[in-house]
Amino acid sequence: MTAPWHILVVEDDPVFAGALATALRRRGYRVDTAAEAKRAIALAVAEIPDAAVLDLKLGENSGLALIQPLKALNPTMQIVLLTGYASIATAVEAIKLGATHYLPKPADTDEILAALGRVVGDIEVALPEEPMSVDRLEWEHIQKVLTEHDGNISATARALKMHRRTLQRKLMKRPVRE
Amino acid sequence: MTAPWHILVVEDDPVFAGALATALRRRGYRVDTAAEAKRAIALAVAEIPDAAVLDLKLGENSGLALIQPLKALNPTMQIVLLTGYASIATAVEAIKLGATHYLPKPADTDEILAALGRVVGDIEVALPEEPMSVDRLEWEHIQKVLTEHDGNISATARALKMHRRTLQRKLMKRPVRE
DNA sequence: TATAACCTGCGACAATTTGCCACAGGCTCG
DNA sequence: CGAGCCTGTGGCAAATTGTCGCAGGTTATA
Repeated sequence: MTAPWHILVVEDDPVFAGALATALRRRGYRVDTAAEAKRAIALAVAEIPDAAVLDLKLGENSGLALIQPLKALNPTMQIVLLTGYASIATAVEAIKLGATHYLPKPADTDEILAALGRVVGDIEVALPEEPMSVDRLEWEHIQKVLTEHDGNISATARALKMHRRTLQRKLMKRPVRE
Repeated sequence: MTAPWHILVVEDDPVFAGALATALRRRGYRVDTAAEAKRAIALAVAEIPDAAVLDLKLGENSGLALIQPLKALNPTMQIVLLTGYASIATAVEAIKLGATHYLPKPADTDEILAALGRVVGDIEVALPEEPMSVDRLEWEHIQKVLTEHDGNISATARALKMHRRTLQRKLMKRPVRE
């Protein structure tokens, strides 16, 4: 790792994109963000990145479609797919298309970096990161789905295939400190 | 396919193995079955197969360990992993090791055959429009951490701040289907 | 404006799932 | 061999869930 890595983040949720970009910059990476495919390609052509973090669900289209164009620009580019709508089918497809790794959200910044760095086997990234506890993971996921449903508890419980009563009880409890 | 393909089925459930073998033979393939890794390799060396169907969970060891030896015998061998304990983490691993495809059980014979013949990008993968249920998310997370710890249950339980006994019980259960 | 269709909070109780302790056996390292 | 770790299991008490039911609030609409 001579110069600081240049990482391209393609993600259509501006809040998450911003948070991720900030977290990455704080760690010394140069980061560009794009909210959709066309702009992502334009940025990548302008300055070819060393790595990319792609959201699977970019509005209409799929982040999968970006893998090959990006790989064509730089065959050693490390690409991680990140998504709140993970599935085995898309994971298989992503890896076959050349992605380095595939992570279901929520994933924290260090996990993402570890995924990018793992195959390169570089010295930079500290692998031994503590994973989120299941409680914390559950809490984050519930919060995300809850906001997607505008705070509607019944709808959220249905989407999560969880009993409304149980969801209510979980929400009443502490936001899980660690 | 000109000559009838020779398919190796490695599966430790004799009932399922028998059913799959019969179904494949009925379709004109030549099939060998093995219940465990050692025998699978012996059969493969005796007559190098064109394709293999591996169970991910072969008693003690993992079907993942068979991928590379088989590929070494015949680099064009098509390998499909099949498992009742599917997770994104192991799917990613399998594909990286060279598997052609990865299917959660139950998968019917035609699906398996389709997977063996499949080429990258030849079918559209549907993007899931529902987020994962909390149970499913938990399963995926556990599997991810477990593979990061090379299958060490005690270490995984510690990392997850979860009781080892509890983790064991969760692992024995089936992953959540949706 | 009455009505149906949802949502929410909450009590109660049974069914499950955890947290914990303990023990036995397997494996590896020095 | 002994120390240290890992794993599978049994048994219980404690905690969490799954279910029902009910009262009261909102919202869309005929």
